[in-house]
Amino acid sequence: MSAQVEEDRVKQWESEQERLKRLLLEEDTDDWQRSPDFSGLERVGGVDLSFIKGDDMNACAQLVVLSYPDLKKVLYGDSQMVTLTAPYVAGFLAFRETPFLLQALQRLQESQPELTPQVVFVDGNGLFHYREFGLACHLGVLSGLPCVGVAKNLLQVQGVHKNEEHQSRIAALHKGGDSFPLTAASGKVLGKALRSCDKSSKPVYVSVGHKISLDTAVRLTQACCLFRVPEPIRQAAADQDDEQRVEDLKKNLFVYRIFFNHI
DNA sequence: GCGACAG
DNA sequence: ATCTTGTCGC
Repeated sequence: MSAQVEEDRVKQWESEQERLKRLLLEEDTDDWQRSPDFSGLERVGGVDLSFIKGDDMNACAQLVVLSYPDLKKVLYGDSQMVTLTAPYVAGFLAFRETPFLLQALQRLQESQPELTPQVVFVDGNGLFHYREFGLACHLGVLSGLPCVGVAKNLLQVQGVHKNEEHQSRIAALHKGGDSFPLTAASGKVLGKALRSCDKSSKPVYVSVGHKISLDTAVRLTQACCLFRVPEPIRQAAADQDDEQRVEDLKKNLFVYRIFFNHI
């Protein structure tokens, strides 16, 4: 594909982001979001695409809805192999992934609308983005659902750098829930670096996707973290066979012990 | 040439 | 995104 065609496509993507950005809501829109303990919140969703080694075309799109606040019951799960058409271009991740995440949400709407999540965690940035319209915003606006963006790596945009200053602020995050703002050159706070649990010193980067405020997004993210990555995303990112794999390991250990006992 | 580049 | 092994700690 020619450089000119790719350039034109990026231009079109930029204007599409600009168009959708006008529909973005950066504030809390639901009652449960204002509650100190999120009372009224019962279903939290997570979406993710996972790939296998040498193949960047085929992926597994997953949507998981967990019970809140326990995060223990999988109320809904959807897993679908998909073939991606758009390439990965930094700043335009949404054009590669959103169609398949939306399809998963649509399948849920058609089959079990009562299980629709009240908020969706997205792996990737929301407002913390080159043009303040990352994947979590894109999916939020197109689905109409509140979304929270959670990135595992810092995107260096709008004057935010991972320099000495940044590293020292990370070192100052001592316990789960500690955070510091990611402030753009313009002065706008685009997101927050959050130590999501006590046991992980590496923060996650939280930003507004849609229909939620940054403070609520950060507070909710911490409430949904059993480990570094929010549980809904962690489970949407997990192989379907993971549980089976754990069972196999236990079985092998059992066989192993019997073997030695008999010798 | 070097560094950046969510997933 | 995914890769691969060990290694450290509870």
